[in-house]
Amino acid sequence: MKKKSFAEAECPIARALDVVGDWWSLQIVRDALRGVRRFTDFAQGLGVAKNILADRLKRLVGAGILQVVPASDGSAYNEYVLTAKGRDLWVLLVALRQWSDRWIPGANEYGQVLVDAQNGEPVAPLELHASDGRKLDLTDLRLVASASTRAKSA
Amino acid sequence: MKKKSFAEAECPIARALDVVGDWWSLQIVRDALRGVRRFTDFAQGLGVAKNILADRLKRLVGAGILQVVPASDGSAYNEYVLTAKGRDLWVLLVALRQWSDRWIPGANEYGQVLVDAQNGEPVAPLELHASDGRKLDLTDLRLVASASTRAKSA
DNA sequence: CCGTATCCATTCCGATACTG
DNA sequence: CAGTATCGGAATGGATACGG
Repeated sequence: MKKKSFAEAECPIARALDVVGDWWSLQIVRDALRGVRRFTDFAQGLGVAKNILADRLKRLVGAGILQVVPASDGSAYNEYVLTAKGRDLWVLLVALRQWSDRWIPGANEYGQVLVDAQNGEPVAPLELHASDGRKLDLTDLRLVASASTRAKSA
Repeated sequence: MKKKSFAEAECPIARALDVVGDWWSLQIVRDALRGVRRFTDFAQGLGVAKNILADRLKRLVGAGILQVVPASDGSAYNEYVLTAKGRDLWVLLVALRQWSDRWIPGANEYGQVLVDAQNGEPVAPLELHASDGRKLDLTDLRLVASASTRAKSA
């Protein structure tokens, strides 16, 4: 049977996973955020087979996360740069990195740390705040139908 | 050839993806955060085949994200509850949801919204702050070798 | 109700070869 | 360098059947 697609799923998390919920896509975005633009540079940095990389690049372009632009150095090939939608995934990658650093022992052998470019100090953990600025925890959250939905059903 | 594992990868993002970088794992965690504990409830909520659900549950238990506990109702079966490591993935799921709501049109047809339980107001976007409290953007970030690594190489 | 086991189709992935 | 094409093995996923 064919693999189920979450593109029609009702849950926004499932929809997002349909686009970036595989082993390679987020790593490609991670490298793109570091400035990688060329096919071969992605391939070498990731250690991924070229056919798979080609497939994922097409998929990410189709999802509006990457954009194909003419080569900056005048060569005849493509470069892949993040769109605003793609760049906005940086929050997700920071969340992944912070979770990994906290919970996967030895995951950060090379000791890479995200720092504030202004003063070189490590960044704080991601925080979720309420509309009034209070810091929220998991236990403070609830998932409800939005105003528009409630209005529609009323 | 066998599928490559990122368990030995040097990048913490790759390490994390090795655990939760597939189509189902984060959805299982999402449902677990909502209180789902039983095999059949996961299966129905996700629409996933039972064999792969069993596989993913084992994998998540092995990764220390879920924990098997005796059934709370006295029946002879297992329940799957999140560990602290698993609960801590809530930040990642919030990041996914917010990105999806922002960038995937129509992803939230049912209009579910994360709200502050205290006042019912929608939560603010996740924020990353510097050690001095300044709010940071993607352009403010740099990735450097940590202090311990620098000390070691000195 | 809770899984495990099996069958089968599809997909994924890596290696390699090939084109321009 | 930048891909495309193809092949084979492994993993994924769905359906169903089976046992506790």
